[in-house]
Amino acid sequence: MYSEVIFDVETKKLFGDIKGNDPGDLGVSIVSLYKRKIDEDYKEVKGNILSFWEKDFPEMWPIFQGVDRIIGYNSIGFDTPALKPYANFPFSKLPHFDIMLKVKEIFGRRIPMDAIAKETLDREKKETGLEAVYFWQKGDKESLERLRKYCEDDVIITRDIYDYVLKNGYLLFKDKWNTLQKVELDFSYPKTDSPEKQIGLF
DNA sequence: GGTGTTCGCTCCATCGACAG
DNA sequence: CTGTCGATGGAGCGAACACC
Repeated sequence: MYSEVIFDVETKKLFGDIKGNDPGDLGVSIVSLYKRKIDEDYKEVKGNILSFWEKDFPEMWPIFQGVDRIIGYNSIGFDTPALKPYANFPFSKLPHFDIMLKVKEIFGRRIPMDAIAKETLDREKKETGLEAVYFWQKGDKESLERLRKYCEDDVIITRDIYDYVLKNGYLLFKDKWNTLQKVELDFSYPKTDSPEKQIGLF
């Protein structure tokens, strides 16, 4: 049995609004996460989605602690440093699992999540991350509701991409020349109880 | 052997792309 | 709009060949 959290962060500002490069200076408006348990065959036993506004972050941290994997898209490069100023413990030291980095390791380039969602899940994003910031800045009830929905949708898409790799062992996307690419990936957990641990293939 | 032209390789700089 | 990196293209230098 493994416990996992799939998460996504939306920020209050854009890089153009701040000086420097630290995502921690953008501020976080909302965090959505999908907490679940899966069995040894990676079948989901149970799972539920939760969203946390800034004031609720103190209740959120315990959910991240003690899980086997914290899954995100570009989460090591963006979401985790964005949340860092809010955490009073070493959040970045938890077992983060960044799907974008795994794709980059094999394919050699950074691929937008939308490109993968489109070809792999046949699913399209209707809003962009920029709109998430505008929703926050607008601040009325309806905009905030759309912000939460957007963030949760992003988490679900991330989860579905992750599950697709677990099940099928590859991802599809179109590169910038519009050529369909297939990248083979292995997201399975290391078999700690296996007598012959795989060291590497030559 | 000396000189001139062309081809190729390497390195550096600029560009683009990801996240919001 | 930014930092980080991979990709891409241009420039410069060196080697090789050919012709006088």
